[in-house]
This record gives sequence, C-alpha cells and structure tokens, in this order.
Amino acid sequence: MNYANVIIDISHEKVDRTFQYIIPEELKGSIKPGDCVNVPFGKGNSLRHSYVISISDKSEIEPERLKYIDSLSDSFNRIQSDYIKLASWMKDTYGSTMIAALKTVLPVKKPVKLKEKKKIIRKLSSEETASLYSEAIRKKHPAKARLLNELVKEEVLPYELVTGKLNVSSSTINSLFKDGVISIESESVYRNPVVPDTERDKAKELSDEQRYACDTINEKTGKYLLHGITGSGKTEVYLNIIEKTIARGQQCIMLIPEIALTYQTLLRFYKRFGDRVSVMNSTLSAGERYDQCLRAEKGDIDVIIGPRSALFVPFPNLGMVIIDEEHESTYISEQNPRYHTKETAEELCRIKNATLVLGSATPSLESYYGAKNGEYTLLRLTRRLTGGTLPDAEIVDMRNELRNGNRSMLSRRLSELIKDRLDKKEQIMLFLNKRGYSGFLNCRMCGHVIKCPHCDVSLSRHNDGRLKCHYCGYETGDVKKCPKCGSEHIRAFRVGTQQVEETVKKMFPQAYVLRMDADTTQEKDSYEKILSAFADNEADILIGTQMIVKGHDFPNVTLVGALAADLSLNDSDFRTGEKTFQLLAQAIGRAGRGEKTGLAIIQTYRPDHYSIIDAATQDYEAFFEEEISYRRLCSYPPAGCMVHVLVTSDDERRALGLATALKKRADKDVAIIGPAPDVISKVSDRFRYGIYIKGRSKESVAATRLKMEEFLDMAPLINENVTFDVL
DNA sequence: AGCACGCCGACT
DNA sequence: GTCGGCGTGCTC
Repeated sequence: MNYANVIIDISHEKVDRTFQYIIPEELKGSIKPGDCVNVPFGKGNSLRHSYVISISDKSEIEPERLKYIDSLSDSFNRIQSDYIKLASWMKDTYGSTMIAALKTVLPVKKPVKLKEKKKIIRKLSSEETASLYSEAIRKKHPAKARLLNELVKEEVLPYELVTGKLNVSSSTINSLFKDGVISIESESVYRNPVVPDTERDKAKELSDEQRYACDTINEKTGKYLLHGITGSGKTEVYLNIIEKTIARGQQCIMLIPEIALTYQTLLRFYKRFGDRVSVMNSTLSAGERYDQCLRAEKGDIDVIIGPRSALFVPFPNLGMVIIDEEHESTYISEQNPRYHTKETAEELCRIKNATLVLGSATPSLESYYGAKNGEYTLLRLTRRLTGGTLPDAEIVDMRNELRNGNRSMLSRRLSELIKDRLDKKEQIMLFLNKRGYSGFLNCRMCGHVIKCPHCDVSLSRHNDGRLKCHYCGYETGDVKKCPKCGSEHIRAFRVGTQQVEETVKKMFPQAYVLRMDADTTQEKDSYEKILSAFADNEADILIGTQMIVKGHDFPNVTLVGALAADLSLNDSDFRTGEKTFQLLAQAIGRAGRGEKTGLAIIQTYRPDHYSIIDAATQDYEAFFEEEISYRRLCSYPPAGCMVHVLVTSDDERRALGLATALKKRADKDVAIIGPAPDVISKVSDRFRYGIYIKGRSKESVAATRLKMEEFLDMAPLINENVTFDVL
C-alpha cells in the first residue's frame, strides 16, 4: 500500500480523473479514501488540494514519474470528504467502479462554471473597442478580434461563452485584462427555486402515538422505523422531528419516491419551513440541481426534499435522513452503482452520526426484520387521525364468478357496490394490479405473439397504430397478417386498464370515468391533472394501475376495487408475496379517507393466499410472520443474502459459457442457482444469462462475488458484460 | 485551471 | 531572422 490515487480539487473536466502519488513513509497507514491531501501538481509543482480515492500497492505508470504526497490537509472541505468515503463504501458494497460511485455521490460537478459566474466586462466605450477590433484584425490576431467583436455589441459577456463558443484562450483574455480593455468579475448568482407564497402553518396538536414517536426520535440519534397505517399522520411526525433537528442547528434530508413528490406534499413542508426548505427533482436542470447543492453547502437551507438522489445533497451538518415509503422499489438505483438507498443512507448516517428514520405503512421485510432484531427502534402509529377505522375489505373468489356464468372482469358484488356508490354520488377507484401496457399483438388462430426481432419481449401497439419495443425502441408499422400462419385474425390482446374502462363504461353509461396508466400520462403534468380532476369530484370512477394508489388523498372515495389482485403473485421472484401485499394494502387504504367509512373489494383467483388474506385484514404482523418463515426456509433476504449475476453477450454460447465459468469460482459456503436464461432472455440482440449467489451472510456472498470479479479481470472477454445486483 | 511547447504572421 | 500571440496538450 505505497501509492494513493487522488483526484485534484473537484473542478475541471480535464483533470477529472485520478492521479497517483507516492505515500511518504511518515504517512503510511494513516491515509484512507476520503482524506484530503496536498500534492504537487503540474509543471510548477504548485501544491493543490486533492481527495484520496483509493490506495494501492502497484504503480499504474512508470514509478520515476510519480511524485510524493506533500501533506495531509485536515481543514479542507470535510463535506465532500465524507461523500468520498461513502462512494468508497458503495464501490465495495455494490461492486461498481470508484468513478461511477463518485459520480452518483457528487452528482453535480459539471456546471462548476456557474459557481462563480465569471463575467467579462468591457471597460472602454463601444467606439474605442471597435477601433481596437480593427487593429486586431490588421495585426491578424483572430482570437482577440473575435472577443472584441462581441464586446463592441455587448458590454458584459459570460466567461464560459468566451472560452467556450468563441474559443478564446485565457492568455488572450489576460492580455486584454492587462491592457485595461476589460475587467473580469465573478458573482455568485443562483436562482431560488419556486417557494410558493403561502401562509405558514403552525404545528398541529399531536396524538399520543405521534407524540411518543417524536419524543423517542428527538431524544437521541439512532435508527428508527416508523410503522404507521395509512392516514395515521406520519407526515406530522416528520415535520416535528425535522423542526427539532433544525433547532439543534442541523439539516435534514427528506426522501420521497418520485411518484409521491406532488405539489400537495411539498406544500405541507413549505408551509412549515418556508424558504428554508428546497426541492430536488428530476425536472430540475443540472444547473438548478447544482444551485441546490450550493445553497445546502452554504447553509442557506435546512431541509431538502427529493427522490433518492437527494441523499447526496452536501449539508455541512447533516442531522437526519428520513426515507418515506421506505418499501418502495424505486429506492433501488437502476444505474451503476445499483445502490440501495436505505443501506446507503444508513452508511451516510453512520459517517455523519445522524439519525435515520424509515417510514411506511407496509414496511419492507428487511426493515421490519431489522426492527425485530433491535437494529431499528420500532415506532407504531396504529390509529387513523380522522377517527375513522381502516376500511373493511371483502375478498371475492373469481372462480365462483366464472362457475356462476359471470365472465366479466367485475364480480357481481363489486358491480352492485359501484351502482350503489354512483347513486350516493360517492367516488370509486378501480385498481388493476398490472402494468398498463396497451396490448401486445396475438394471432387468434395459431396463438403466435408478435415479438421484437432484437429482444425477447412482445411488441406493444400504441395509439398511433405503430408497434414498439419497450426495451430497445424498435419500431415497426402495424401487422395485419400473422407472419407464422398467415391468418388475418390478429388482434391486440388487452388485459389492461383500457379494457376495464370499456367494461365499466358499458355497464355504467351514466358514470363519468377517468383512466390513468402509462398511455394517458405520456404528456407532462397529465399525472397531476388527472389526479386533481378526480380529487375535485370531476369524475365518479378512477381506473388505473399502481400509480393511483400512491400518495393522493381522496376523501370522497368510499369504494376501492382491486381487480386481478393476484396477478403480481405470478412474477418469478421471491418478493412477489411482499409486493402483492403492499400494493393491496395501499389500495385498500385509499378507501374512506374522509368521514365516511370505506369498503374495499379484492377480486382474486387465489383467495387463500396469505398475501391477499392479510392485506384484506390489514394485518401486517401476520403477513410478516408468514413471509419471513418462507424467506428463512429458502435463505432468501433478509434471512439470507442473494446476488444476481447477469451475463450478456451477443453470442449466446459465450454468455452461457461465461456464466458457467463464473459458477465454478464460487466458495463452498454459498449456493449457486443457474445458470439459466434471464426472464427476458434477449435485449437489443444481446443474450442474457443469469446466476444467483445465495448465502447465509453478506460477507460470504461478497467474498464469492469478489472472486468472480477477479476472475473477470483476468478473463479474455470479447464483448461479454457482467453485472452484479444485490437483491 | 495553469503552464510549456511549437506554430505562424509581423516587423526591425 | 526573431518576437510575440495563439492554439494545443499535459499534468501522476
């Protein structure tokens, strides 16, 4: 361990890579990733701040060219240093490269230009500049001329425009500066995000349960799981504990799934904290995100609300991270490194000695398991604030419907209730437990399904009549004839929200129906528009997929129907029971949020499955016990640890071959499942084979993964690609 | 970013 | 020829 890889002062794209330095004898052993060191850099060997990214014992270039680290610098930007430590942890945990980890953790270093927005200001009159311009032309000084020409027209030019678009180098600018033609000024300008001008809310009176939860969390830093049923007032608890954290002079990160990041939610925070709170969301431009980070770093804000990436907003004195709806799968990153927000937040809180609060009505098995093991302090909110009880839920066995000759998607019981609610002018939500992709094309004669020629997925027909592949973007015109048997009986197979909509409209022509799915929410804001239209009683029935059961409150909804409740049970992964339970519990929770009691109807072909029964009775505890014993039996997480290894290649034999070779690298204390073709066996002409590493402990699985990675470093790969996914 | 190197037109 | 601006490329 003689060498340190460092990044010179996080700023410029051209030096945005690691440089290697020799660790001097007296610093050996005391230098770790995340440390700040001073190093001699460039021709002049001027000392520069830099961050240690990693330590290694072999030099990457000729050792003669290496310089020595000058010294440790302890006072330098500790904020970023903490995030480099976090990146280093992510690299080890999720097996990404350090650079990829750094990029996620220091999300916006690109528009550094905005930091100190430098401007070039003309000191002379327009006429004088014009004459200097002609002189520059005469002297054949094109760079100077380009700049002067612009300066004749504009008195002030942004620095990056000059160095970028006009391609004028700093030496040219400097000489003009020395001649007194221009001055260079930098001002820090950043836009404030939209903070609505609303009255401030005062803290609400807390219920006993809320009071207890707040007091416990406020008492000492730690890890908490807030298990609160829908409508039990988790947000009020968040507001309270954030307030207390701010009062201690610390800042908070509030994570919310992107889909729940609605104006309605934000308003509650604005009303409480005014302009001390800010939002991060995906619609912000890179510059705006950067501004948010800068404001956080400078101490201009105390709370940031946003999706998972908001976890990396660099606060000077972070006191608390809250993860709302912690069970949501969107908290797992889809890009490399595929980090789990919860685990990463845990590590960040450990580094920063901050409190972590997870909140959910249906906690993930992992978190609840952690709470049972004493890793988390469990806090419960068991009562609805409106006083109303949880809605009743009835399970309808759809097999009976079929036996009784009802082939419709709606059971007789549900139809009756819909009619009743329509008469009472109450609202209804119909939830279809299935992604709403408009149908794939299917031949009625031979059963052939039209698939993407490059991927192992069916093409779906869009409203414009074109067939598209959701994986690679392949597009083709409509197919009229079956390519296999030539039959013209080819139809779009629709088991989606559209079909439900048609059925409902036919049965209840008097009802006003809204549909929300991937098709109807294509344009921006349509999502909010549909929901607020429904909230304003502009429709009687809202039909949709998962998206309708998250977040929004509809006080006038007294009936929720869950159609095809068990569809998600058929997925081929070990979390389907958990997903189904969570979705149903959420859907049921949508009913009766106002004064009127709600009722939920669960239609299913598997009325005896515990996920469905326990969701109907809203019995989380019972569900947890059943599910955890199943996970224990099979050593699935959280009872065991599992990593999915995906091998892709454009040559199927090589993909399988590499997967098999990887399997042989496994330690004895882990089990390997596979290799087998992935659920989607081909995407963009690349074949996909997967294996699972399953073990009792994280360490044993990580050890095997490391062996596989070492093997891959050595293996002569052609264009095979391997990704590791911690499940 | 900053610095050196090498190119090319301008001028003694 | 030489002087000096200007683009280019490199920095462990």
